[in-house]
Amino acid sequence: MTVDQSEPANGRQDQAAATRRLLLDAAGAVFETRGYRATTVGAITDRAKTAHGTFYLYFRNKEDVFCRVIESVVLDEVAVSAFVPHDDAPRAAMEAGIRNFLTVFERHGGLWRALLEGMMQSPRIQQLWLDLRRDLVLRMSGIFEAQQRAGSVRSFDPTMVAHALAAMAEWSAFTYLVLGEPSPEDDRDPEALVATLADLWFRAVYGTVPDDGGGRDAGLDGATGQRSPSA
Amino acid sequence: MTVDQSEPANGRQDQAAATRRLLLDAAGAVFETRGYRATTVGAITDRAKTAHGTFYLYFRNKEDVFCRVIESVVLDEVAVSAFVPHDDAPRAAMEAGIRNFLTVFERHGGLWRALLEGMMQSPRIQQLWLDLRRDLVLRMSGIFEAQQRAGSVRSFDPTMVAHALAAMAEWSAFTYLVLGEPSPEDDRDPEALVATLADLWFRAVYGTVPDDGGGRDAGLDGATGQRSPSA
Amino acid sequence: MTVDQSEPANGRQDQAAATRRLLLDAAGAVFETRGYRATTVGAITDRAKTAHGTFYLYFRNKEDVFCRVIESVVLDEVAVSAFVPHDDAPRAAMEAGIRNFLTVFERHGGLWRALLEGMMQSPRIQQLWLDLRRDLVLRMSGIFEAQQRAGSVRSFDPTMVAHALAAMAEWSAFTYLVLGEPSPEDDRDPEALVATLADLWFRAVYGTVPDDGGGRDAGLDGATGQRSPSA
Amino acid sequence: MTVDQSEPANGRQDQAAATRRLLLDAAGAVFETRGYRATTVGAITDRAKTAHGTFYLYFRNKEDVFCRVIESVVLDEVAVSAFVPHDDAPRAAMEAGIRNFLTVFERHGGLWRALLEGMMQSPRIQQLWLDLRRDLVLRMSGIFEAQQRAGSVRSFDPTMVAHALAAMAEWSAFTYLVLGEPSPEDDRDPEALVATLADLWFRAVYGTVPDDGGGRDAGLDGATGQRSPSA
DNA sequence: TATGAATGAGGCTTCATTCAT
DNA sequence: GATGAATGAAGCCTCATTCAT
Repeated sequence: MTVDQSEPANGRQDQAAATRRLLLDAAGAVFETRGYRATTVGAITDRAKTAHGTFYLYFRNKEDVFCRVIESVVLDEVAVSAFVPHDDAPRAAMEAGIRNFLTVFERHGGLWRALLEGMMQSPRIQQLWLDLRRDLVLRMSGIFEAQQRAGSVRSFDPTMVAHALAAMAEWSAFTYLVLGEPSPEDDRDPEALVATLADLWFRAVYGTVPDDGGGRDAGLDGATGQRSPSA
Repeated sequence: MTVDQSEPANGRQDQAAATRRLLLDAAGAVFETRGYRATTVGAITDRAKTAHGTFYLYFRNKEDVFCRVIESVVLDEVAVSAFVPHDDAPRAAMEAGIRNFLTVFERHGGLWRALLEGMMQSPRIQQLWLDLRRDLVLRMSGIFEAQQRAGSVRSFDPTMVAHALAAMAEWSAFTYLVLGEPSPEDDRDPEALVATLADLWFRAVYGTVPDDGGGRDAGLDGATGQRSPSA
Repeated sequence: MTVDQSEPANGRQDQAAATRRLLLDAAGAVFETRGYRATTVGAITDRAKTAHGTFYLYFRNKEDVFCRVIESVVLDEVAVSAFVPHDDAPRAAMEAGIRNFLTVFERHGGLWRALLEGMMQSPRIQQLWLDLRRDLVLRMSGIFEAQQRAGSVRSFDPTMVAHALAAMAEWSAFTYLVLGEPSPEDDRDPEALVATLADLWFRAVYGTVPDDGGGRDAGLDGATGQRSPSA
Repeated sequence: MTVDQSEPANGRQDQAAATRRLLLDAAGAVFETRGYRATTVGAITDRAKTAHGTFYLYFRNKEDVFCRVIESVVLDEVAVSAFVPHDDAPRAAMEAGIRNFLTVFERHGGLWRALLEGMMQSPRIQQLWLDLRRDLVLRMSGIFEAQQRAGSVRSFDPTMVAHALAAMAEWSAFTYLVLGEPSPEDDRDPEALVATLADLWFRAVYGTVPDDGGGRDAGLDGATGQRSPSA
């Protein structure tokens, strides 16, 4: 954020960058507690202790700051969490990745909530979110494809499965950590969620299924992709 | 006073019910296309071709109609889809259930979108949604528990797994069918999603996993949550 | 109220009179608790358990019922309190009159409050109040004039004094009994007000004043009004 | 940030104060002619020739401006009238005080009317009025007490008498000057009211009463306090 | 750069009143 | 007589955005 202003930063520019940062942080805090729609430009400038008009020097409007806030958070967090090394213990790697993901989620609960809200109101925010999400899904499906080529996992549609598993992580994290479902507040344990998700992910990718009553097991793998009409 | 009421009443009551329905339908349509926040009472009454004030004869405010719209949709749909018989082919039952769920989702895409948005803005709507969702999760975890008692499935925390699997279905349906991820619009096939979800659900419940690099398979069940002491 | 319908009252008319009475009583109760402006026709019909439209069968609008309510109360109360016999003990008579007045005030505190409010909003209500008040003042000034002719009281402008004494009674009763000034709620005693008012009235009419520093005592009577120059 | 503030400020502050004053004056004028309830924020901004929203920059709502208008009037007037010196001619002092009071009343007739109306609709306005009034009453009763200690006036309950005399002045002024009772418009003379009120006040405080037909004269003084039940 | 006063569109809600049954 | 659904005018308040200093 606010990098690349590589000129021999004179006072003016520093000042500007500082003000911008001030507003960005204030906006983050306000969005976190009030959500998207209930946040007003006035609340942001109040918190930043700048004049109302100053806001429009740095951002086009609320939608704009919001995108910047999200981008900033994502960059910061990704810088920290990166992607876990997945040496030769896939299960442990999965668990670590999920744990990272949930930690970030917990840290910014109100912000994700605001993101969910904002994407329903602004195409640009929706796009931003879709782009972020696609990153995640592509990374996952890339890994699956590589493993399939290496023969280390069963056959399935890597994109759809990545999509579904990502959805499971996102949404169960959101409902569990932000909305507090399904168990009551005090009896909640993020680690239990990590374990459950890791287990399900692992089963999805590496598991085998018994020949079952549906008698469809044979067709299962093929069934996961719409491109195998025989399914 | 207030006697003799018995004959003239009925035309009136019908009329009132019809007006209410008119507004409800109009509201449904407007929410569907505009989302929650962008919907105004004026837009609803315009569409219903009633006076603005008429709205307040039947609903307290926007939040109120919205809840009624959702309830009405859920009732209608549940009446239709009920719950699928799960005779002796669990896999087929799962698939049918998921297909039903997705069909409803597709039919009311904009409404779910509005629901997502509304729950971020109104505690009452959030509660409504949580209640609806809890129903689903409880039904699932109830089935799991029954099967575990019958010994037909492996040991796991039924609540957490139900929570996670429901999240997977909801959110991948939402992103896929409403937001159009991950594949481009025209190359999208709900059946592929049904198949993938059914597969992953089935694996989650009935699947076995190979002894893997993580070496944690033995501890898996216990790891899924402190709330399944038997595990 | 609702008298003089001397026809052999058939069911219809009784019915109508009863409904009217119902609405009138309901209106009285609602005005009493909510004041003038905050009272709505809907609240009145709710309380009377009649249809909203029925109201307009008997009254033109809110202003109209309000006037009827006030008239009805005044008639009832006057019927009860009449005017006290003022035989040969003027001081006792005054006290009794004042006590009656305050009693009525206390009984209908909210209604007087509403009357005050209503007269600021509706010329017709203002007129009603002025008419009621003029009655009182005229009665008082009539008595004063008679006494002056009989030589039993000092000389003063009977109209102005009656006006001022009436104002004192009205307004100190209102502030004391309805608004609760000047003493705190629990330490309030209507009898103390009665005594004070009676004392001041008596002094106003019968009292003599010492020759004072202002040296204006001799001119006092003349000073009280240009209309009684000889007085 | 927010440094350097010191020079550009002043023109702005002046401007703001001017706008506020503009609105305050406009509000005063509108309340004066329309009363409390019939005044709308729109009417005020129309008169002030500002945008509707500008109003809310300076006042919270109608109730708020109204209180400011009243406070402003009271401050202005009090600055002018102060309290009359009451050297050694108590009667003249009383008259001067009353004359001042009535003059203010006349100048702002519509505003007092609005105040009366507003206090029935808003607890805050009622409180404002009670506070203003209590000031007056306390000042009066303070004077009475001092005089009683000095032995220059008879014995009576200073609070109750001050309360009653204030009520007489307020309410007869209101009915006479604002509502135009009891005499017709053209035949009205504030000086007559001043003289009558001064006379009655003087008699109330300094007057003696003859032993009268009620035979209660002996108990009179004690009678003015509610704590002497024998009265 | 920064300020903050001013703007005005836009949404919400209430209620008196009418009128067909 | 009684009903109660429908109407729509009227007021309130918020806030994003502009602009002169």
